[in-house]
Amino acid sequence: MSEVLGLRERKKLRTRHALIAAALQLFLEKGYEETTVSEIATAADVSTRTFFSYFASKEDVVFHNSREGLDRGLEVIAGRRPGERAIDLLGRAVTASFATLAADDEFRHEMAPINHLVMTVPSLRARGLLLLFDSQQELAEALHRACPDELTLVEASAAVGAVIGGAKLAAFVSLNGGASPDEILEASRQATEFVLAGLRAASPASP
Amino acid sequence: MSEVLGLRERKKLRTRHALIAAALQLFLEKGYEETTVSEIATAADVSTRTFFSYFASKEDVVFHNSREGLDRGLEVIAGRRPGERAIDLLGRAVTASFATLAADDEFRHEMAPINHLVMTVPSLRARGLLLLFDSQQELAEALHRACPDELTLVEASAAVGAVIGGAKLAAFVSLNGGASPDEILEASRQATEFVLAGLRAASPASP
DNA sequence: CCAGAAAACTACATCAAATGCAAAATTACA
DNA sequence: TGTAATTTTGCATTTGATGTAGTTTTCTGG
Repeated sequence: MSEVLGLRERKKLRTRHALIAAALQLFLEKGYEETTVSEIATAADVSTRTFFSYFASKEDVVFHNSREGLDRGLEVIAGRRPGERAIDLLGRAVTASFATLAADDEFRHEMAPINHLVMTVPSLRARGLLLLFDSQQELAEALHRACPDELTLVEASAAVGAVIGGAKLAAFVSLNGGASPDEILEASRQATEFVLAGLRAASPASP
Repeated sequence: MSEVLGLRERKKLRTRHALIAAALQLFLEKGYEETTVSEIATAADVSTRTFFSYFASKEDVVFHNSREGLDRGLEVIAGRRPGERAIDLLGRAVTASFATLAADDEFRHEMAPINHLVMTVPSLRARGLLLLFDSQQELAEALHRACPDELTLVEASAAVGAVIGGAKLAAFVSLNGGASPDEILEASRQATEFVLAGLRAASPASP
């Protein structure tokens, strides 16, 4: 399972983590816009130019772990159980994604301040929404591929968009209301369930 | 209804339109990233600095009419019919928003190329998603205000997020599949109906 | 352990978006 | 017409981001 990494790879990982740690600390300490890439690089002991060979943009550091949840969801969808309905499969995928994120201790610990950062800085909010949007497309395609007879691509997109859209907005509003990380996760979970129940009821059932 | 505008106001409007026209033409002609703000300003016969007193960013020119649909939706929600259920009210608001945009001839005419531009340029996609997201919050708040006994703010957010999220992704996938403007509007409409039907079924009904 | 290949890092140079500021031009109005 | 208010403009500056060429570091095979 675990590859033996050469010195080169280990150093790259270390630099990457140093950049992430330095960036997050500075962002939380003195604000996102007030922190320059040059400062981040200096704090991580590399040149400014090197920063951009690790991250395509200053925004990307904040979303360094954005693929983890998505990949887990794709996995679940790829492993559709025989006869499982598309809506149920989607439900499992979304739940598994949440669980993956919630299980990451580091993420769980930093979730609140990072969320606050993302939600209060427009450019970060925009970047987050873009990543989420592109993720949804991947999920919709995967769902359609897994259940080609049950859902067209457009239908799968509507379903994915509805579920994630609902969860997203519920989470955000909940966050804005000063909820704790647990309460936010719970709000998303409830919204997901709510929308899923609706979709289940609306789609042409065949038990 | 129509104010008599002074010379100053008229000139400002003219400059604004000149900037929009010049920008869109250049964007479509030679690509968004390949067009500089300086070129836009020159084409509209103003200084580069002036561009930024009309639009906060290069991206904003593309979304110059983004508030029209939203405002119509907010209007509808504010005019809730006595006894009307929140879900139905939301449905009317979304439908009215679509109709408002579809009624604008200029928008209808330029919709296809502009949509293509937005969807293919990441920074524009991100900006569009941000505007849509913030709009959803306004809609959710309005919906909650209009039906405070029926929906909590979080529930209203989940509903708005689900409906618009579904419509958005369906429209995008449809667009990617090479659909015509009419087909795209139809796909959004269907997705909206689909999700609304689901929400209607899932929410604690009380006819 | 060494030499050459491959990869990563660095120090520039450059470009475009965006902002602040003060002077000049334009419009409004008494 | 003259003065106040507003807009426009040019200029400097900051910052994110990219290209490039050269140096340093790591890897690999002998």
